[in-house]
Order: sequence, then structure tokens, then C-alpha cells
Amino acid sequence: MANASRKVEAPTQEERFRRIWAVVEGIPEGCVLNYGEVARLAGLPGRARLVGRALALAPKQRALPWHRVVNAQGKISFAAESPRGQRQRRLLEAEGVDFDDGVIDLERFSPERAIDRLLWGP
DNA sequence: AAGATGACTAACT
DNA sequence: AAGTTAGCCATCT
Repeated sequence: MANASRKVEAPTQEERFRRIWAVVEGIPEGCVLNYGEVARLAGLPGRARLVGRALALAPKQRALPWHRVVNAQGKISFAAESPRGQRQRRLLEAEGVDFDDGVIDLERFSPERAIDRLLWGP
């Protein structure tokens, strides 16, 4: 082993954040992912809350598509009337994401279905 | 040091 | 269908 110590180093917090940011950066336009899925894709199953943290603390310079992350119910996790909530909704709608009574169909707008949408339309 | 908090979630009632 | 409970995990009091 290259590493002198046999102990496997747990990823630092910074490392976890970087993984989370990388996943979020990869969400295509017009698609959404929920916090739990982002965590899973970042190799951090069960750490949905950490995703919210990572987004809150993300450097401005990174310009993440943070608005493409919603909760597992397909709803925006900010109060609908709050400025942040309205901005997130506006950004998503501008990308063609539909809200049905404030709820997004996660299946329909998942990145996995992005290619289907291109071929077949919404 | 123990409890509260949050950009969460799944499983119950 | 909506509210509660329990589990989650890093920070902040």
C-alpha cells in the first residue's frame, strides 16, 4: 500500500462538500434532484442534511445550480412566500420545470429522464 | 456538556 | 392526506 498507515482516512468536511458540489454541478438544466439523492450520488448516503449545509456554505464564485435541489416530496424547502423560495421557483420555471400545486414530479424531471425528454418531449 | 436547530427523509398514525 | 416520530449529522448555544 502506498499509504504507510493502514487506517482509512475519513473524508474531511471540505472533501465531502466538494463531492456534493460536484454532483450539484452535474444536474442538467431543467432537471431536479432531491437532497437525499445528491447525498447518495456524492457517496454520502443518509446525509441529506449535509447537502443543504453544503449548498448554504458554497462559495459564490462557484455559481452552483443550487435551485435544482429540492426535497424528497418534490417541494422547495423554503417557505413559498419567502424571497429565496420565490427565486428558486422562478429559476426552475424558467428552465421549464413544472409545478403542480407547488409540487414537482421528481420522476418526470429527473436527470435520468432528460434524454427521454429530448427525444419524446415533455 | 446537553439540548436545539436545520436548504432532510422514511415510516408510522 | 396531513401530522408525528424517529433517525440522521454538523453546528451553535
